[in-house]
Amino acid sequence: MPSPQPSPALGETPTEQAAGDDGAHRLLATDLASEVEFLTARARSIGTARANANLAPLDLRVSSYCVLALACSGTNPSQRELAEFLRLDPSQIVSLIDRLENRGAVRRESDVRDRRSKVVAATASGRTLYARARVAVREAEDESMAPLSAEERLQLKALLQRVAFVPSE
Amino acid sequence: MPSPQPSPALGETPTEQAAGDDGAHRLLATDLASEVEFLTARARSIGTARANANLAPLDLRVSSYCVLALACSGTNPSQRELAEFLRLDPSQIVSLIDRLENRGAVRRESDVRDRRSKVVAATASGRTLYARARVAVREAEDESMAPLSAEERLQLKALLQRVAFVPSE
DNA sequence: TATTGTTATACTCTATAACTATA
DNA sequence: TATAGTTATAGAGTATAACAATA
Repeated sequence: MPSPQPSPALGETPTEQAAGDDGAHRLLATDLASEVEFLTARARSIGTARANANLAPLDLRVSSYCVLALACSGTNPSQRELAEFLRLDPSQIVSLIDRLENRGAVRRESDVRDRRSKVVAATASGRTLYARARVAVREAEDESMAPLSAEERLQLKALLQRVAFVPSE
Repeated sequence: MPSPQPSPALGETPTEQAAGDDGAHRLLATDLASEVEFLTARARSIGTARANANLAPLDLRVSSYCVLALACSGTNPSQRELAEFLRLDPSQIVSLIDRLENRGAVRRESDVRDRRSKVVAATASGRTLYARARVAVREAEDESMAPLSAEERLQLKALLQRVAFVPSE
């Protein structure tokens, strides 16, 4: 990614109560509370925390789920492409795929046209796992997006898509 | 935060080219690319990476910037409130404030009404630092939000605010 | 010479539990 | 008994550089 420094951002520390209705609500009046940077960080923190919780029974997390989803997508992504798309370092992809491969969800196949590159493909059991994981993630999304109407959710998605994928940055 | 598990999510690995226009653009057609979970993760990854890069000359990162911003907000937040609002573990707040205090940007003042609690207040030099940091962050935001019109940015903010701060979750 | 995947390493972030001091 | 802050520690995430194989 764009920054040579490691990534701090906001964490995912759980609380018994909730993300919003705690004593810190006083801080909502702050300038920070209306900065997009902070809002996306907090939204993703809440969202991935919930998704991770839902994925835990499947022994998956958001990162491995993303890899699995792309392996199941039929696009035959290479590890390099996965790294770029998920904004992870190529070295992180290695261990992510190692673990998925060890449990038989995914296979590394060498690309016939470029033998340096390895294509990541899902196995049958990987596709089954993905089907269940997808339900778990969708449920998490439903909870996270609960404050928004169906139309607003689409609106949010559309706006985020334009920010997350800039045409020719 | 809501999840008892640590946080994976997406990273902030830099690339020379960009976040969007790389070879992995093929993956845009996948289901994953339209999941809100993934979109917020990628958007915040891009955003905080850029913000961190802009904050680097001030020896700040998004996390310390957020603490500083709240310390400058006039709301006199306690460390506990900071932790809840920023969704960080209370133990993370300690070292974050330690570093800001060591450079004279912030002070711990014990609350007169509850001597267990410590209020975090900005010093004069802390406010100067914040003023400069805010410019840096705003510039980063401008770049990250470049694909959106002014009206769309407000729209995005409003939607994110409702997701990031649920009334009584 | 440049690129893909890999390994090793170090650094940061994050979570847990235990401690103290107050309440 | 419960809570705010702190410490220590372990674990996950992240970045860097170096290497082998291939282009």
